Amino acid sequence: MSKTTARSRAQRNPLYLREEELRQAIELLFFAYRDFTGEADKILEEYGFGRAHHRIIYFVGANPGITISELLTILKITKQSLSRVLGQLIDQAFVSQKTDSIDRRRRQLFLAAKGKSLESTLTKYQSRRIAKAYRLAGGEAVDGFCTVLRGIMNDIDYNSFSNDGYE
Amino acid sequence: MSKTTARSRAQRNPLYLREEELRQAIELLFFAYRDFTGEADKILEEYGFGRAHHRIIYFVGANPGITISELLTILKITKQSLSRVLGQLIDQAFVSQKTDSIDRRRRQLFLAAKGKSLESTLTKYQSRRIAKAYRLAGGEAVDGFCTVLRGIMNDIDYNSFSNDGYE
DNA sequence: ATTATATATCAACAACACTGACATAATTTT
DNA sequence: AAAATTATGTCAGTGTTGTTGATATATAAT
Repeated sequence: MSKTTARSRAQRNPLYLREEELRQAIELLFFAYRDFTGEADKILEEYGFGRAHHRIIYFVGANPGITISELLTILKITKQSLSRVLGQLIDQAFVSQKTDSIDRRRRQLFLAAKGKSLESTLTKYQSRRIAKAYRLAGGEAVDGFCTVLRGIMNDIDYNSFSNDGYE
Repeated sequence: MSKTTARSRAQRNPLYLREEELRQAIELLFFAYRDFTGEADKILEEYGFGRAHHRIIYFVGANPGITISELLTILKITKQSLSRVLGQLIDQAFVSQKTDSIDRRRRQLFLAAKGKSLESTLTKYQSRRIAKAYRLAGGEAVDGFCTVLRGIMNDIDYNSFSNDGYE
Protein backbone atom coordinates (compact mmCIF):
# COMPACT_ATOMS: atom_id res chain seq x y z
CA MET A 1 0.00 0.00 0.00
CA SER A 2 2.75 2.41 0.88
CA LYS A 3 4.65 1.01 -2.09
CA THR A 4 1.80 1.94 -4.42
CA THR A 5 1.69 5.43 -3.01
CA ALA A 6 5.41 5.78 -3.46
CA ARG A 7 5.22 4.56 -7.02
CA SER A 8 2.47 6.96 -8.04
CA ARG A 9 4.46 9.79 -6.58
CA ALA A 10 7.58 8.64 -8.33
CA GLN A 11 5.81 8.97 -11.65
CA ARG A 12 5.40 12.67 -11.04
CA ASN A 13 8.73 13.13 -9.35
CA PRO A 14 11.48 10.59 -9.90
CA LEU A 15 13.34 11.79 -6.84
CA TYR A 16 10.40 11.03 -4.62
CA LEU A 17 10.70 7.26 -4.69
CA ARG A 18 14.29 7.48 -3.62
CA GLU A 19 13.50 9.75 -0.70
CA GLU A 20 10.56 7.62 0.34
CA GLU A 21 12.62 4.48 -0.06
CA LEU A 22 15.32 5.87 2.21
CA ARG A 23 12.79 6.94 4.83
CA GLN A 24 11.37 3.46 4.73
CA ALA A 25 14.82 2.07 5.42
CA ILE A 26 15.31 4.41 8.35
CA GLU A 27 12.04 3.28 9.88
CA LEU A 28 12.61 -0.39 9.17
CA LEU A 29 15.93 -0.18 10.96
CA PHE A 30 14.34 1.53 13.94
CA PHE A 31 11.50 -0.96 14.34
CA ALA A 32 13.56 -4.02 13.54
CA TYR A 33 16.28 -3.08 16.00
CA ARG A 34 13.78 -2.26 18.70
CA ASP A 35 12.03 -5.61 18.35
CA PHE A 36 15.29 -7.46 17.84
CA THR A 37 16.46 -6.37 21.29
CA GLY A 38 13.02 -6.46 22.94
CA GLU A 39 12.91 -10.08 24.05
CA ALA A 40 16.43 -10.06 25.41
CA ASP A 41 15.73 -6.82 27.27
CA LYS A 42 12.89 -8.51 29.13
CA ILE A 43 14.99 -11.47 30.20
CA LEU A 44 17.81 -9.21 31.32
CA GLU A 45 15.36 -7.33 33.54
CA GLU A 46 14.86 -10.46 35.62
CA TYR A 47 18.55 -10.34 36.47
CA GLY A 48 18.54 -6.60 37.08
CA PHE A 49 20.69 -6.22 33.98
CA GLY A 50 20.32 -4.02 30.92
CA ARG A 51 21.46 -3.90 27.37
CA ALA A 52 24.95 -2.87 28.41
CA HIS A 53 25.34 -6.13 30.33
CA HIS A 54 24.05 -8.02 27.34
CA ARG A 55 26.62 -6.51 25.00
CA ILE A 56 29.45 -7.42 27.33
CA ILE A 57 28.18 -10.96 27.81
CA TYR A 58 27.69 -11.35 24.10
CA PHE A 59 31.11 -10.14 23.02
CA VAL A 60 32.97 -11.95 25.78
CA GLY A 61 31.09 -15.08 24.78
CA ALA A 62 31.96 -14.59 21.13
CA ASN A 63 35.59 -13.70 21.88
CA PRO A 64 36.79 -15.65 24.91
CA GLY A 65 39.93 -14.13 26.38
CA ILE A 66 39.16 -10.66 25.01
CA THR A 67 40.82 -7.86 26.95
CA ILE A 68 39.24 -4.79 28.48
CA SER A 69 40.69 -2.47 25.88
CA GLU A 70 39.53 -4.66 23.00
CA LEU A 71 36.06 -4.65 24.49
CA LEU A 72 36.19 -0.88 24.79
CA THR A 73 37.11 -0.59 21.12
CA ILE A 74 34.17 -2.74 20.06
CA LEU A 75 31.62 -1.10 22.32
CA LYS A 76 32.91 2.44 21.83
CA ILE A 77 32.17 3.48 25.40
CA THR A 78 34.41 4.87 28.12
CA LYS A 79 36.29 2.64 30.48
CA GLN A 80 34.32 4.15 33.37
CA SER A 81 31.05 3.12 31.76
CA LEU A 82 32.35 -0.35 31.02
CA SER A 83 33.87 -0.70 34.46
CA ARG A 84 30.59 -0.25 36.30
CA VAL A 85 28.71 -2.80 34.27
CA LEU A 86 31.57 -5.27 33.90
CA GLY A 87 32.23 -4.99 37.62
CA GLN A 88 28.71 -6.15 38.34
CA LEU A 89 29.08 -9.10 36.00
CA ILE A 90 32.36 -10.13 37.64
CA ASP A 91 31.02 -9.64 41.18
CA GLN A 92 28.01 -11.78 40.38
CA ALA A 93 30.13 -14.45 38.69
CA PHE A 94 28.80 -14.09 35.17
CA VAL A 95 32.23 -13.14 33.86
CA SER A 96 35.67 -14.20 35.09
CA GLN A 97 39.03 -12.48 34.72
CA LYS A 98 42.47 -13.95 34.18
CA THR A 99 45.72 -12.08 34.01
CA ASP A 100 47.33 -12.50 30.61
CA SER A 101 50.41 -14.70 31.02
CA ILE A 102 52.37 -12.81 28.35
CA ASP A 103 51.46 -9.21 29.21
CA ARG A 104 50.56 -9.17 32.86
CA ARG A 105 48.87 -5.76 32.58
CA ARG A 106 46.08 -7.27 30.57
CA ARG A 107 43.02 -9.00 31.98
CA GLN A 108 41.49 -11.64 29.79
CA LEU A 109 37.74 -12.01 30.08
CA PHE A 110 35.76 -15.23 29.94
CA LEU A 111 32.19 -16.23 30.56
CA ALA A 112 31.73 -18.12 33.80
CA ALA A 113 29.06 -20.81 34.02
CA LYS A 114 26.25 -18.37 34.81
CA GLY A 115 27.40 -16.10 32.02
CA LYS A 116 27.50 -18.92 29.50
CA SER A 117 24.01 -19.93 30.44
CA LEU A 118 22.62 -16.41 30.19
CA GLU A 119 24.46 -15.72 26.95
CA SER A 120 23.06 -18.87 25.47
CA THR A 121 19.51 -17.92 26.42
CA LEU A 122 19.76 -14.39 25.09
CA THR A 123 21.44 -15.43 21.85
CA LYS A 124 18.85 -18.16 21.42
CA TYR A 125 16.04 -15.61 21.38
CA GLN A 126 17.80 -13.28 19.01
CA SER A 127 18.93 -16.12 16.76
CA ARG A 128 15.44 -17.52 16.65
CA ARG A 129 14.11 -14.17 15.48
CA ILE A 130 16.79 -13.85 12.81
CA ALA A 131 16.35 -17.45 11.73
CA LYS A 132 12.63 -16.94 11.30
CA ALA A 133 13.26 -13.86 9.17
CA TYR A 134 15.93 -15.68 7.16
CA ARG A 135 13.66 -18.64 6.55
CA LEU A 136 10.84 -16.45 5.33
CA ALA A 137 13.08 -14.29 3.17
CA GLY A 138 15.26 -16.91 1.53
CA GLY A 139 18.96 -17.16 0.86
CA GLU A 140 19.25 -14.42 -1.70
CA ALA A 141 17.49 -11.94 0.55
CA VAL A 142 19.82 -12.92 3.38
CA ASP A 143 22.85 -12.12 1.25
CA GLY A 144 21.33 -8.75 0.37
CA PHE A 145 20.55 -8.08 4.01
CA CYS A 146 24.16 -8.68 5.04
CA THR A 147 25.58 -6.73 2.12
CA VAL A 148 23.49 -3.67 2.89
CA LEU A 149 24.24 -3.80 6.61
CA ARG A 150 27.94 -3.98 5.81
CA GLY A 151 27.51 -0.93 3.62
CA ILE A 152 25.81 0.95 6.43
CA MET A 153 28.42 0.30 9.05
CA ASN A 154 31.78 2.03 9.18
CA ASP A 155 34.35 0.06 7.28
CA ILE A 156 36.72 0.13 10.22
CA ASP A 157 34.74 -2.49 12.08
CA TYR A 158 34.61 -5.05 9.28
CA ASN A 159 37.15 -7.18 11.08
CA SER A 160 36.54 -6.22 14.66
CA PHE A 161 34.12 -9.09 15.02
CA SER A 162 33.97 -12.75 14.03
CA ASN A 163 37.62 -12.86 14.96
CA ASP A 164 37.00 -15.62 17.45
CA GLY A 165 38.85 -18.91 17.59
CA TYR A 166 41.07 -19.95 14.73
CA GLU A 167 41.54 -23.26 16.53
CA MET B 1 38.47 -14.92 6.23
CA SER B 2 35.83 -15.51 8.83
CA LYS B 3 33.74 -16.99 6.04
CA THR B 4 36.43 -19.52 5.32
CA THR B 5 36.58 -20.46 8.97
CA ALA B 6 32.84 -20.92 9.09
CA ARG B 7 32.85 -23.05 5.97
CA SER B 8 35.56 -25.36 7.14
CA ARG B 9 33.72 -25.90 10.36
CA ALA B 10 30.46 -26.42 8.57
CA GLN B 11 31.99 -29.32 6.70
CA ARG B 12 32.51 -31.12 9.95
CA ASN B 13 29.33 -29.88 11.58
CA PRO B 14 26.47 -28.74 9.39
CA LEU B 15 24.85 -26.89 12.30
CA TYR B 16 27.86 -24.70 12.76
CA LEU B 17 27.39 -22.58 9.68
CA ARG B 18 23.87 -21.77 10.73
CA GLU B 19 24.92 -20.73 14.21
CA GLU B 20 27.82 -18.70 12.90
CA GLU B 21 25.58 -17.12 10.27
CA LEU B 22 23.10 -16.05 12.94
CA ARG B 23 25.84 -14.65 15.16
CA GLN B 24 27.12 -12.71 12.21
CA ALA B 25 23.66 -11.21 11.74
CA ILE B 26 23.46 -10.24 15.40
CA GLU B 27 26.78 -8.45 15.17
CA LEU B 28 26.03 -6.81 11.83
CA LEU B 29 22.85 -5.40 13.28
CA PHE B 30 24.70 -4.06 16.30
CA PHE B 31 27.48 -2.36 14.34
CA ALA B 32 25.25 -1.10 11.55
CA TYR B 33 22.74 0.40 13.96
CA ARG B 34 25.46 2.00 16.05
CA ASP B 35 27.06 3.64 13.05
CA PHE B 36 23.72 4.45 11.47
CA THR B 37 22.81 6.61 14.47
CA GLY B 38 26.34 7.86 15.16
CA GLU B 39 26.43 10.89 12.89
CA ALA B 40 23.01 12.11 13.94
CA ASP B 41 23.93 11.66 17.59
CA LYS B 42 26.85 14.04 17.15
CA ILE B 43 24.74 16.74 15.54
CA LEU B 44 22.08 16.41 18.22
CA GLU B 45 24.71 16.99 20.87
CA GLU B 46 25.28 20.50 19.54
CA TYR B 47 21.65 21.25 20.37
CA GLY B 48 21.79 19.53 23.74
CA PHE B 49 19.46 16.89 22.38
CA GLY B 50 19.65 13.11 22.35
CA ARG B 51 18.30 10.23 20.40
CA ALA B 52 14.91 10.59 22.05
CA HIS B 53 14.58 14.09 20.59
CA HIS B 54 15.59 12.74 17.22
CA ARG B 55 12.92 10.08 17.21
CA ILE B 56 10.22 12.60 18.02
CA ILE B 57 11.43 15.03 15.38
CA TYR B 58 11.65 12.26 12.86
CA PHE B 59 8.20 10.80 13.40
CA VAL B 60 6.48 14.16 13.69
CA GLY B 61 8.18 15.16 10.45
CA ALA B 62 7.09 11.97 8.73
CA ASN B 63 3.56 12.18 10.12
CA PRO B 64 2.52 15.82 10.41
CA GLY B 65 -0.48 16.22 12.69
CA ILE B 66 0.29 13.04 14.62
CA THR B 67 -1.16 12.99 18.13
CA ILE B 68 0.61 12.34 21.41
CA SER B 69 -0.96 8.93 21.83
CA GLU B 70 -0.06 7.87 18.31
CA LEU B 71 3.50 8.91 18.97
CA LEU B 72 3.49 6.93 22.21
CA THR B 73 2.32 3.86 20.33
CA ILE B 74 5.11 4.15 17.79
CA LEU B 75 7.85 4.88 20.30
CA LYS B 76 6.64 2.43 22.94
CA ILE B 77 7.66 4.64 25.85
CA THR B 78 5.63 6.10 28.71
CA LYS B 79 3.87 9.40 28.38
CA GLN B 80 6.06 10.80 31.17
CA SER B 81 9.19 9.97 29.20
CA LEU B 82 7.75 11.48 26.06
CA SER B 83 6.45 14.51 27.89
CA ARG B 84 9.83 15.63 29.18
CA VAL B 85 11.53 15.42 25.81
CA LEU B 86 8.60 16.69 23.76
CA GLY B 87 8.18 19.56 26.21
CA GLN B 88 11.73 20.68 25.50
CA LEU B 89 11.13 20.56 21.78
CA ILE B 90 7.95 22.60 22.10
CA ASP B 91 9.51 25.11 24.50
CA GLN B 92 12.41 25.63 22.14
CA ALA B 93 10.11 25.95 19.12
CA PHE B 94 11.23 22.84 17.26
CA VAL B 95 7.74 21.35 17.46
CA SER B 96 4.36 23.10 17.53
CA GLN B 97 1.04 21.92 18.89
CA LYS B 98 -2.47 22.50 17.60
CA THR B 99 -5.68 21.37 19.23
CA ASP B 100 -7.52 18.96 16.97
CA SER B 101 -10.63 20.70 15.62
CA ILE B 102 -12.71 17.52 15.72
CA ASP B 103 -11.62 16.07 19.05
CA ARG B 104 -10.46 18.96 21.17
CA ARG B 105 -8.72 16.65 23.64
CA ARG B 106 -6.12 15.79 21.06
CA ARG B 107 -3.03 17.81 20.31
CA GLN B 108 -1.74 17.56 16.81
CA LEU B 109 2.00 17.87 16.45
CA PHE B 110 3.90 19.59 13.66
CA LEU B 111 7.49 20.53 13.01
CA ALA B 112 8.11 24.25 13.37
CA ALA B 113 10.72 25.93 11.17
CA LYS B 114 13.64 25.00 13.42
CA GLY B 115 12.35 21.47 13.69
CA LYS B 116 12.01 21.09 9.94
CA SER B 117 15.53 22.31 9.46
CA LEU B 118 16.99 19.97 12.05
CA GLU B 119 14.95 17.02 10.83
CA SER B 120 16.17 17.65 7.32
CA THR B 121 19.80 17.71 8.42
CA LEU B 122 19.54 14.56 10.48
CA THR B 123 17.61 12.64 7.85
CA LYS B 124 20.09 13.79 5.22
CA TYR B 125 22.96 12.15 7.08
CA GLN B 126 21.12 8.92 7.66
CA SER B 127 19.76 8.85 4.12
CA ARG B 128 23.20 9.45 2.69
CA ARG B 129 24.52 6.47 4.61
CA ILE B 130 21.66 4.24 3.48
CA ALA B 131 21.92 5.50 -0.09
CA LYS B 132 25.62 4.70 -0.19
CA ALA B 133 24.94 1.19 1.08
CA TYR B 134 22.08 0.75 -1.39
CA ARG B 135 24.19 1.93 -4.30
CA LEU B 136 26.99 -0.45 -3.45
CA ALA B 137 24.68 -3.38 -2.83
CA GLY B 138 22.31 -3.07 -5.76
CA GLY B 139 18.54 -3.32 -6.11
CA GLU B 140 18.17 -7.00 -5.41
CA ALA B 141 20.18 -6.72 -2.20
CA VAL B 142 18.01 -3.78 -1.15
CA ASP B 143 14.88 -5.88 -1.55
CA GLY B 144 16.44 -8.62 0.52
CA PHE B 145 17.50 -6.14 3.16
CA CYS B 146 13.95 -4.82 3.54
CA THR B 147 12.40 -8.28 3.48
CA VAL B 148 14.65 -9.56 6.24
CA LEU B 149 14.14 -6.46 8.39
CA ARG B 150 10.39 -6.88 8.04
CA GLY B 151 10.79 -10.47 9.13
CA ILE B 152 12.73 -9.39 12.20
CA MET B 153 10.29 -6.80 13.43
CA ASN B 154 7.02 -7.62 15.13
CA ASP B 155 4.23 -7.90 12.61
CA ILE B 156 2.11 -5.49 14.56
CA ASP B 157 4.11 -2.50 13.38
CA TYR B 158 3.95 -3.25 9.69
CA ASN B 159 1.51 -0.41 9.19
CA SER B 160 2.37 1.87 12.05
CA PHE B 161 4.72 3.81 9.78
CA SER B 162 4.71 5.13 6.25
CA ASN B 163 1.13 6.13 6.91
CA ASP B 164 1.85 9.73 6.07
CA GLY B 165 -0.02 11.84 3.57
CA TYR B 166 -2.14 10.18 0.93
CA GLU B 167 -2.62 13.56 -0.71
C1' DA C 1 -24.68 12.10 35.13
C1' DT C 2 -21.20 8.83 34.75
C1' DT C 3 -17.48 6.82 32.53
C1' DA C 4 -13.74 6.77 29.45
C1' DT C 5 -10.16 9.08 26.80
C1' DA C 6 -6.30 12.37 25.85
C1' DT C 7 -3.19 15.05 27.76
C1' DA C 8 -0.32 17.14 31.51
C1' DT C 9 2.48 17.31 35.67
C1' DC C 10 4.90 16.20 40.02
C1' DA C 11 8.08 13.25 42.44
C1' DA C 12 11.27 9.60 43.02
C1' DC C 13 14.20 6.36 40.94
C1' DA C 14 17.34 3.47 37.90
C1' DA C 15 20.26 2.36 33.84
C1' DC C 16 23.79 3.90 31.18
C1' DA C 17 26.36 6.99 29.18
C1' DC C 18 29.71 11.11 29.86
C1' DT C 19 33.98 14.10 31.70
C1' DG C 20 37.84 14.82 34.60
C1' DA C 21 41.15 13.51 37.88
C1' DC C 22 44.03 10.38 39.99
C1' DA C 23 46.31 5.74 41.12
C1' DT C 24 48.78 1.43 40.27
C1' DA C 25 51.18 -2.03 37.99
C1' DA C 26 53.61 -3.70 34.04
C1' DT C 27 55.87 -2.99 29.84
C1' DT C 28 58.55 -0.35 26.55
C1' DT C 29 61.61 3.18 25.28
C1' DT C 30 65.44 6.00 25.88
C1' DA D 1 68.34 2.64 35.46
C1' DA D 2 65.16 6.32 34.57
C1' DA D 3 61.41 7.96 31.99
C1' DA D 4 57.51 7.33 29.21
C1' DT D 5 53.73 4.61 27.74
C1' DT D 6 50.12 1.21 28.21
C1' DA D 7 46.36 -1.34 30.57
C1' DT D 8 43.48 -1.19 34.05
C1' DG D 9 40.94 0.59 38.14
C1' DT D 10 38.44 4.00 40.87
C1' DC D 11 36.21 8.24 42.78
C1' DA D 12 33.20 12.07 42.07
C1' DG D 13 29.95 14.65 39.56
C1' DT D 14 26.67 15.17 35.63
C1' DG D 15 23.17 14.37 31.95
C1' DT D 16 19.89 11.71 29.00
C1' DT D 17 16.42 8.56 28.80
C1' DG D 18 13.78 5.49 30.55
C1' DT D 19 10.61 3.71 34.63
C1' DT D 20 6.49 3.76 38.34
C1' DG D 21 2.88 5.97 40.85
C1' DA D 22 -0.21 9.61 41.92
C1' DT D 23 -3.00 13.27 40.60
C1' DA D 24 -5.37 16.76 37.66
C1' DT D 25 -8.09 18.77 33.83
C1' DA D 26 -10.61 18.99 29.75
C1' DT D 27 -13.27 16.71 26.40
C1' DA D 28 -16.02 13.03 24.48
C1' DA D 29 -18.91 9.03 24.67
C1' DT D 30 -22.51 6.34 26.90
